[in-house]
Amino acid sequence: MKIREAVSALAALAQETRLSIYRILVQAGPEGVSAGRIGEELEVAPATLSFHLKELSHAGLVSSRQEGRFIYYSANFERMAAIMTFLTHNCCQGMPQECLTVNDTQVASCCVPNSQVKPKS
Amino acid sequence: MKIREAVSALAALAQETRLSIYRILVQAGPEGVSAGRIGEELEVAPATLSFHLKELSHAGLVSSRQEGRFIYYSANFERMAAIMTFLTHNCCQGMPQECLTVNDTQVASCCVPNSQVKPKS
DNA sequence: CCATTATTTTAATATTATTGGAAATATGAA
DNA sequence: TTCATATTTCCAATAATATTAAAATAATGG
Repeated sequence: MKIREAVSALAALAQETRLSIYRILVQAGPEGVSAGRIGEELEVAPATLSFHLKELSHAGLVSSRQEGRFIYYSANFERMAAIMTFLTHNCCQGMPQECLTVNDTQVASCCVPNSQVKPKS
Repeated sequence: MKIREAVSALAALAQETRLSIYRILVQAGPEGVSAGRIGEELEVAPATLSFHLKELSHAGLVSSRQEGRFIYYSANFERMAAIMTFLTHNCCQGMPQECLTVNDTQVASCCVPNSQVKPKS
């Protein structure tokens, strides 16, 4: 992932309405939610919603598919993972124990590739 | 984490110079890097750098400590983890297998609490 | 105290983002 | 075809953000 793409994705999420849309889609999973339903849930004007959905789409964070008169939007999970990987790239010069000293639960995912995260005993 | 905090943190990262600063700090680890050194590395004017460091600070993403005439900035790893947790909150209605079907490596951290991520066999 | 270095604050300007009304497009139903 | 519904595009007003020069603050050494 290039830095421009990361900036664009982060900018897309850095707005309250869009972040709310995105979280609805993350929670909904791959099936997605129709634009209208999102609008109802968040009480935003259609034009505003459309603007924000386009921003999220353009940033690669969501995909859409048409079904009858409805357009269903869904979160792009691969991209979310790519952003997280980008943010934590080469964290602590590759010495995860350095950040693990700060917080030994959540921060594991910051430095350790998932496949190396040990289950808590 | 409240949505306002998340928006503020994401907005702080959604700018090329600030994202570059942040990544330098993530890679440097807890010891941090002095403002001047960051400025050299990225070739940004002191006032610009200071403005961006303040934004990152204000968003809780970095901390600073004075050492002689230098101010060392470092990434706040706990906050990074909190943002990731916030973004993936209740992903796929708590049924991670739904997103795992999309990508079974990176996406694990999207849905599964770290303590439940299984090492790749 | 004075000079030097490191960083921040201020102030002005330029650029970019957000909003919602109204009109346009697209799909499906009668 | 005509109507109703779903969503997007266009537009204009307003708001927020980024940049830098110049001045201000802060710490150290001579």
